[in-house]
Amino acid sequence: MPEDVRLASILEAAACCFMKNGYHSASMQDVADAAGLTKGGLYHHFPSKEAIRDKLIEQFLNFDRLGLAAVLDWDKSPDQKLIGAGLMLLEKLATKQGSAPRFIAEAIACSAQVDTVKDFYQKAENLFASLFKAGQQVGAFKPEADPETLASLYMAVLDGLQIRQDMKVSMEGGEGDYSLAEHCTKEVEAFVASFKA
Amino acid sequence: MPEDVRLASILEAAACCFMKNGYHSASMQDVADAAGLTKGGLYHHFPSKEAIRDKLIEQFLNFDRLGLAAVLDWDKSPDQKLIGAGLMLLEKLATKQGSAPRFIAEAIACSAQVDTVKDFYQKAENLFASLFKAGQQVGAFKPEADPETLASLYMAVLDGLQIRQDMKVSMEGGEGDYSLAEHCTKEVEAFVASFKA
DNA sequence: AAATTAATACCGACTGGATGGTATGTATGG
DNA sequence: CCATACATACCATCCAGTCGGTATTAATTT
Repeated sequence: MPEDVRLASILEAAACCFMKNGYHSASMQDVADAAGLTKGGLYHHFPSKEAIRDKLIEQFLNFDRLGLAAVLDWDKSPDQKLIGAGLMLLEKLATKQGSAPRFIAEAIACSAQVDTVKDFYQKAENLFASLFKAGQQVGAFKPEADPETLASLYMAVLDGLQIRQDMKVSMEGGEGDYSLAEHCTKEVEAFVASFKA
Repeated sequence: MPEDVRLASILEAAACCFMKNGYHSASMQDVADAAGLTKGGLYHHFPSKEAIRDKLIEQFLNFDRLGLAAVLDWDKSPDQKLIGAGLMLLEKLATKQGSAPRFIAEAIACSAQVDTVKDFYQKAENLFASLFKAGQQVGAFKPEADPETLASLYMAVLDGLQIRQDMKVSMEGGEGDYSLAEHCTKEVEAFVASFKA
């Protein structure tokens, strides 16, 4: 198997393990099993468990990979951009195994990749703030609310929706495949719609 | 030290340890140290680590203790009740050590106290839905939005705000005491205000 | 009231198993 | 032939939980 494919498959396996019950409760053996290697083989590709986690975060919170960089160029109204970007984030940051915010929160509690995380949230909030502002300028949104506050709130909404879906799945026991975005469309649309003028 | 005081101090210490870096990364030794006992002494009061966690969740997600049962009797308008109840939850469910949603999410991923958690969220959502509906009926809120969706959304907002504050504190390194409710007042108020007619 | 027993609360040493990580061997493809 | 990509076996450490013992307090007996 080519190196890059191996790396990708290990990262995917690790993501699956870490997201399931948390970073600390997943062992390197678990990751190795999931990736179809032995533990020794795993250590040929990554020097430590932390290294895998860090790489995973870096890959997860990539503004471009998530498609957020392109949102401003979409041929849509600001409110549609907001909804679309939000749903896109939900689609890509939450899986059947668990949600990114939970994993990120656990990870940065032991000080990994703090700058990556900060950077990502900063960029995302800036994007949302600019969209809210644009919406206000064309008169589609109420002018009285502060765009920065709305952006911060929207990020909280997205994180919250992921976490809550996460918990629901944990409790129900995974009922196969599902799409978080599909599940939360109503909520996201209601949120954005509430600011319309 | 009397039994009940001991129990409370152990639970407080455990909460502190579990919330800091997660349930799985906190050892019984950590908890014992924080509580001022040895590990052996700790096991005199609780049969297992899981038992401590379960008790903690039960205590955390107590609808009455959180003051939510009384919200309906407050002498305020529905939107003020919503804001007040939300801030109250933030005040009591997030500490300098970490946030409840993260702890809960991690805990139920290994199937503890599922019913307690389900029950709590169900009750809270019902409360919020009834407040949104009441607000609509007196004409204070826009009539077109679905109260259940708004309630679900509001819960997501509150969870999201806690998690995000949690992450911020992890990243900044705790800058002493602070109040989550104070920090998030703007966001909560903006959220509720957005539904006003 | 003194002596004895019983129970509680706790300590500290220990165990068995798991875990992150390493060292060494081996096969395979270029 | 040799570097890469694994596997196997192993190590040191940590951790949840156990156990025997002790100090202290309460209850019971004498």
